[in-house]
Amino acid sequence: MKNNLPTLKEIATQLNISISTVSRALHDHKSIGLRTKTRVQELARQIQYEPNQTAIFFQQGKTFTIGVILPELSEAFFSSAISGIEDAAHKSNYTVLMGQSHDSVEKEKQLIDTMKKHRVDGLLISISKNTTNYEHFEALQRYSIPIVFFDRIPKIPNIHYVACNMINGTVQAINFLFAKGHRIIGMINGPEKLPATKERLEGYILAMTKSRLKYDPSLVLNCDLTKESVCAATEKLLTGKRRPTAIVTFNDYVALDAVQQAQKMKFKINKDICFVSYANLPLTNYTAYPPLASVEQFPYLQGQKATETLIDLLSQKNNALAENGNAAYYKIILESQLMVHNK
Amino acid sequence: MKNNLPTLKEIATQLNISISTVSRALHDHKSIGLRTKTRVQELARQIQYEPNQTAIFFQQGKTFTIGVILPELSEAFFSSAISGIEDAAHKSNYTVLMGQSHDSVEKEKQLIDTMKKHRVDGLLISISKNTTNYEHFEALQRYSIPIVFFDRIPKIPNIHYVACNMINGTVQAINFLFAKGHRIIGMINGPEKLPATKERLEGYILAMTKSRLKYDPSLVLNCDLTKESVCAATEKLLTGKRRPTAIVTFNDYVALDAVQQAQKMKFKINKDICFVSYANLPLTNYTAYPPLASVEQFPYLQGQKATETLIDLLSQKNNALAENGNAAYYKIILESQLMVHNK
DNA sequence: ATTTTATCCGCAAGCGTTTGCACAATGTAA
DNA sequence: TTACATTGTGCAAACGCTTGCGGATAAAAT
Repeated sequence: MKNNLPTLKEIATQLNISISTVSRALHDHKSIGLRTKTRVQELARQIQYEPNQTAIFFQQGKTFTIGVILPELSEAFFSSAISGIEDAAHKSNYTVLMGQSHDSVEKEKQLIDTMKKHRVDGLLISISKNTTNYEHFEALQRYSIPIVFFDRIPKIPNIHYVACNMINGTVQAINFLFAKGHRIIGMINGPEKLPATKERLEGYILAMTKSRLKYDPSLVLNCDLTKESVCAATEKLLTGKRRPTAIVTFNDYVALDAVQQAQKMKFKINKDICFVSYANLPLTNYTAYPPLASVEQFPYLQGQKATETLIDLLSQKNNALAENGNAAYYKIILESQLMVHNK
Repeated sequence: MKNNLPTLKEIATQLNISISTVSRALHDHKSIGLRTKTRVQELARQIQYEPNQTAIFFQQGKTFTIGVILPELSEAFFSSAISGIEDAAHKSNYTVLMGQSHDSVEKEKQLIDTMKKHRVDGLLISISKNTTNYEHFEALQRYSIPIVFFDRIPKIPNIHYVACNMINGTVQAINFLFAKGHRIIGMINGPEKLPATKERLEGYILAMTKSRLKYDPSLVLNCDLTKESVCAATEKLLTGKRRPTAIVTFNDYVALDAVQQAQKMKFKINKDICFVSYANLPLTNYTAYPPLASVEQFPYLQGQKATETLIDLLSQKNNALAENGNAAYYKIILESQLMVHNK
C-alpha cells in the first residue's frame, strides 16, 4: 500500500541519465540539450510525474503556505475577509492554513504553535477580543515568520498591519444624520477597551463639534455587545432627559437589538428614532427596520491587502536584504465609508 | 538571514553523542539511558529545540494536514461546518488547509490540484453546485488520498460521505403545520437537479399522503434561489386557485424573500399565510417575521463526523490493512430535525 | 573464567529535490 | 596544432529526521 508515485529517479533510470539532468530538464534549464529535454518531458508526462512538494518544501525551507488566525468565521466580516485572503494567496501560489481562535487567548496560542510547527512562511492574524499579552506573537520573531495583522491589531510597536480607519466613516454617519435634521444624536458603542470603540468615539466627537453640536458624554453609552446590555443602553438613551432622535450603533447586530428594544418601548422606528450602524451586513436587507445607513469596513479588501503585503514581505525576505535593522513597517489604512441603504 | 534554528545535529555535537541517540532520547526511546536522556532533554529545552516538521513530513510521507474544499464560507451552514471540522481535526493533531470553490467547477479542480500538491493526507469536500463531472475526484485514487464528502455529495458509487437526511425533518415540518390546522400546504423548493431538492420533495409527498392530504403537484414550485424567482414562486402560489395557508421554503433566505413578497401582496404573515423553512439561521431572530420553525441540518456535527471518519480512514491506511479490495464505505446519515421557534 | 543477557549507543541508509562544481565532448578562433 | 569557449551531462552534497542493525560495554548467569 505504499505510495508508489513516480520520482525523478524513475525517469532517470528509465532514460539512463542522471537525476540532476532530469530535474534540470523539467525546469527548462538552459544547460540541457533540446533532445534530452524533450525526451524527459515526454516521459514525465507519460507516467504522470508530479514533483513531491513536501520534498521541495523541505529542501527549500519554504512551504508556500500562509497561516491565518482569526476569531470567528461565522461573523460575516471574517468570512468575507478570508475570501480576500484566499484569492490573493492563490494568485501568488500560496495556500492557506486556517484556524479560528473563537476569541480565546489559549486557542490563539495553540494555533500559533501549530502554525509554527507547520513552518508556514508567514502569518495573518486578527487577534482575539481578549488578547492583552502579546508574547506569543513576539516569539515568532525567532523563526523569522513575518506577521501581518489585520482589523484587530495588537497595541505594540513595530508591526505590520492593515486596518480600516473608522473615524472618517463615523464622521460621514453623523453628517448624514445632521443633514437629515437630527440634532441630538446618541451612540451605543462597544467595549471600552477596544480600539474600534475608541475610534468610533473619536469620530463622533470630531463630527459633533465640527457641526457645532456640543459633545454630550451622556449620549454615548458602552455595551459589551450582548443583547441584554444593548437593550439596557437603548432604554437608557431613550428615557434620558436629552432624548436622541438618532442613534449610531457599534455594528449591525447591535442596531437590530436596539431596534427591537425601541419597538418594545413603542417608539416608531425611522420616525421617532433612527439608526445608523457599522458593518453593512447583507442580513439587514431582510429585517423589518434596517439601519438607514452602515459604515462599510471592506473586509474582503482588508484581507486581500494584508495578504499582498505579507507576500511582499516574504519575497523581500528571499532577497535577503533584510540584513539591515531599519526594517520598515507596513501600516496600511483603508478608509471606511458610509453606505446609505436605498429603501 | 538564514533560519538558524537548532537541529538534532547541534545537540548531538554539543553533547558529543550521535544524532540518532539525540533523536531517540527526545522520543523517550527505551534503549537510551536515563542519564543521557535527561542531558539531551535538558539541552533541548535550553536551546529551545523544536523538530522541523517539514523534514518529518517529508521523511514520513505524511503531513498531518487535511484539505477542506467547500463552496462558500459566508454561508452560515459552511462556516459552522468548518468549525466542526477544525475542532475535530485539532483534537487529533491535524491541521486544516482550506479552500472555497465559490461554486465554480474550475476552482474546485484547481483546489484539488493544490491540495494534491501539498500532499494533504485526506480531503473533506462539499461539492460545488455546478459539479456534474467527477473525474477530478477519482483522479485522487492514484494518490491514495481518501475523500470524505459531506452535505453536498456527488452521485457516484463507492464513496465515503456524511450527510443529513432531509426527509424526516420535512415530514416533521408538514406534521407541525398539520397540527396547527393547515390543510393546504405549499412548497417553494430549490433547483430541480439538486439532491437536496429531491429529498425535500420526497418528504413532502410522504407526509402529505400519510396525513391523507392528497399530493397536489401544483402546490410545489421550484426556484433557483434568486430573489426574483422566489418572489415569482410566492406570487404564483398565493394567487393560484388552491391558495395555501402555509408554505415550506427551501431555506431561511428563501423564506425571508417569500415573506417580503407576501407582505407586498398584503397578506398578513402568520395569519393569512405561515412559513416553515430549513437551516435555522441565527439571523432569523432579527427579522420581523421569522419562519415559525426551521429544519436544522446540524452543520457543525456534519463537519465533525466527516472529519472523524476521515481520520479514522487515515489511521486504517497506516495499519496497511487496506490490501484487500473489499473496502467498506462509510455512509453516515444524520437525521434533520424540526426546530420550532419560540416566539 | 566463560558465556549469556541486558543495556546503551553509533553507523549509515533513505526520504525526493536542487544545485555548485567538475568533466567530457564538440566546435571555434588563434 | 594549440588554446579556449560552448554545450551537455553527471557526481555528490545538502536539507533534518527516523530507524534497522550491529557493536560495545557492563552486569548477570553458568
